[in-house]
Formats: sequence, structure tokens, C-alpha cells
Amino acid sequence: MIDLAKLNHYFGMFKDLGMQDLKDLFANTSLKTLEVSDFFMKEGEQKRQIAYIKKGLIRAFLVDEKGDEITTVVRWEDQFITSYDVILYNRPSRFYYQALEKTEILVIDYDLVQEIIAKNPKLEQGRLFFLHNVLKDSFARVESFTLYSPEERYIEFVKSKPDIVNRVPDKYIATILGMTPVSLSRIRKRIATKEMQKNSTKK
Amino acid sequence: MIDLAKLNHYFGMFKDLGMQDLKDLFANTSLKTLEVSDFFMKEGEQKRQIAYIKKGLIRAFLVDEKGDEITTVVRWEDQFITSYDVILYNRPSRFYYQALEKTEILVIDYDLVQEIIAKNPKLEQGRLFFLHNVLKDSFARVESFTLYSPEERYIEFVKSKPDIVNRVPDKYIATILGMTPVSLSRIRKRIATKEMQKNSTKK
DNA sequence: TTTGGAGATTAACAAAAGATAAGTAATGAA
DNA sequence: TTCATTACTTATCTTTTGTTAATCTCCAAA
Repeated sequence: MIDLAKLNHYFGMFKDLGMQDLKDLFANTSLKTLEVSDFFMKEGEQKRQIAYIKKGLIRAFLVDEKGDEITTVVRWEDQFITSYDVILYNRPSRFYYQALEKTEILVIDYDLVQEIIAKNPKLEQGRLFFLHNVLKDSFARVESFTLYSPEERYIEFVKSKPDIVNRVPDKYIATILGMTPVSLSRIRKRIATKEMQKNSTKK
Repeated sequence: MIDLAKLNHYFGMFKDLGMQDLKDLFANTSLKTLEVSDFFMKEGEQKRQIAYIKKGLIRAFLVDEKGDEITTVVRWEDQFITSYDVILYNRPSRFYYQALEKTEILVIDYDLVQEIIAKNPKLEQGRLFFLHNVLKDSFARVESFTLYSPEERYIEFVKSKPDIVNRVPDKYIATILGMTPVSLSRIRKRIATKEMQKNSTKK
């Protein structure tokens, strides 16, 4: 994700908005601060809102039958996060959305945004751009499960998101990658051992 | 996927089209018949086309470093299939798209469809509906990898697509679900054994 | 009818992952 | 500084998966 490029795209959309739409938008958008472990949304809720993350980091997780938390995504600054149960399925969210750091979000009314796009055809390409990017992310993730091993997935995660690895506990990264925290710990050790061997034979 | 409902949505779009657009569309859409193991598109190609499957079944696969084929999706009648490398990334397809049965497809020019939608704002909601459905599918698949075991994924696959299981060789289903054909065979045996035990204790 | 080939199963072994529990390290609050 | 909590690691054992190769089962082409 080249977030800067995307950002320009999204916020460039404002220039096409009329005064009334801008007013509506601002009137229905609020800046909220989430403390560590606060929730943007909880399981069972059905608020049709999307959050734009100005600063901080949010994880989505659900609680399975055994009572274990399964984290499925993390999102950080300059990204959007929302419950797709609510938005795509019109059903209560099965997921919790929880801040892992002190997080500032813009809470935006989803339906209002849709209305505004409907009234401003110029914004259509922005929405398309957004959806295409969400699709790319999701397809890439499916591929990572069908084409790569857990170890390869972790290596790729570290390589592509080195900053995020240091901000998110390993136990969450583990379930995002479809494995248990214990297994990830072993994989990390395995990788470290390989690195050691590489370095020793080099000398 | 309730394909019938979707179909209505997509083809209901025609009623909003002007004569010229309809002409253009038909002039650039061709019905093709693929024999078993024929390709709709091959690795390396970059044709900006989407296929609507009238009849039959197509699988997408790529060849990994070891030379093994990894099948990642299958699509069948009343569904669309295309290379997302080409459409979303403007790069040559890494995947092959191969018919597993004698398959009839409508080959549609992607860019032309986009132009027509751009000229006919009423079609916008159709595209949105389509993209939302693709997203739902993809999200559900990511979830299946993060929340469920290989065995559970197979059981779910059989339950939700009982007809498809009988039309696609197990070795393809295996890699779609992120495992090897050997492992799937063992899972099938395991399930059969469990079923046996269930039935015997019932009596 | 025979036979070749593809798909599926089975076997045997190594490697990896899950489950559970215990131990260690790091962190922040009192 | 101490203590308690949380994250991470390690250990042990069981289960599952990967790998490779052999075997079995069909089915369609010769």
C-alpha cells in the first residue's frame, strides 16, 4: 500500500464538493480520540460509520467458540477501517475494533458519503479507486494463503510492513497470518537460526 | 453466492442502455466455445477482457517455482472471470484460465464496459453491486483461512458448493483451499471415518 | 478388449503446527 | 524499587501436513 498516493486521491475529492455537501459532511464527521484498548466499534453493534485513522492503530478481532480472540486485520494512520458486516451485509458486527495505541480517528457517516457521491458524479472515480485498492489487498491476502507457507507469510509481512511489526504484538500478527502465537514464536526462532548460520558461514 | 439474484441485477442494466451503446457492446462481445483444457487466457497475456460463463467451468492456476500447478479459483455458469493482474494492475497475467469442461463464454471488452458505464450513470449502481459481491467473496475467503482449519474449510466448501465438488477434481480443490492433494485425501478419509462412527452409534 | 494415463488413495517418513502448561522477560503502575 | 500483568518463549506431546513414491481405480482411446 502506497498510502500517500491513495491519500491524495481521496482528499482530492473534496475540491469537487459544493458548499452544502461540505457542510453536511463536516456536520456529520467527528474527531474522536481512542485511548489504548478503547473500541471504535464492538461486536453486536451496527453503526454505519467508517473511521479514517489520523494517528494510531486499530485491530479487528472476534471471539471464537473457545473464547479465544482472533485478530484478522490491523489498520493504521491514513487508512480507513469499518465493519464490513455492517456495510456490506447490513448485519450486526461480529468483530470488535480496538485501538492498540492512543488513536485519533475521523468518524464518518457511511450513508452520507454514499449520498454525496451519488449527487457528485465526479467523486465516482474516487470510490472506484478506493474499492479497487481494497480488492487488491484482499486478493493479495488470499494469494498469500494459497501460495505461501506460514513462514513465508510472516517473512513477507515483516518485509512489507517493518514498522507495523514493531507496533503490533506478535500474538495478533500470528492470527492475522492464520496461525497460533506459539507457532509464530517457533517460526521466528527458526528464521533467526537460519540467519545465524548464514552469517557464520559468511565469515 | 445467490447467482440468480445477481444475474437479474447485471442484465437488468441493459434496459438503461442507448442504441449506440448496445451496438458497441454487441460488436465487441463474442461468444466463444472452449473445449476441455482450452484456455481463456494464458500466463503472460494481457488482454483486457472479461468472460461471462454461459455454460461450463473455468479454473485459474499458476505454475510455481517447483513447476507445480496451483489452482486458486474456479468459476462456473453465470459468473464472470478475468485476470486481475491485467484489470487491477495493468500487468501481464500470472495465471492461466483453463476450461475444465466444454465451456461457452461471452468475451467482453473491459474498457468498453467502463466507458459505457461512464456514459450511463444509471449503470453505476450495477457496477457497485458487482464490486461489493466480489469483495464479499474475497473477504469470506480470507476469513476461512484465518478462522477455520483445512478440514473445516473443506467441509464448508462441500456444504456450500455440493454441485461444484462433483465437477472439479479434488487435486484442484485442494490447492484452492490451501493444501496439497494428498492432505485433502486424508481429510476426506478422516471425515468418512467420523461419519461411519456416527452412523454406527446411532443404530 | 486391452491399455495408457490421469486422478485418487495409501504408505512411510520428516517437518511443521496445535494444545497445554510452565517458565522467562519486559513493562508500567503502585 | 517492587509487584503484577502481559507478551513471549520453551518444553512436551499429539495431531496434522508436506514430500515422495508406490499402488489402485477408472475411463477413454487405440
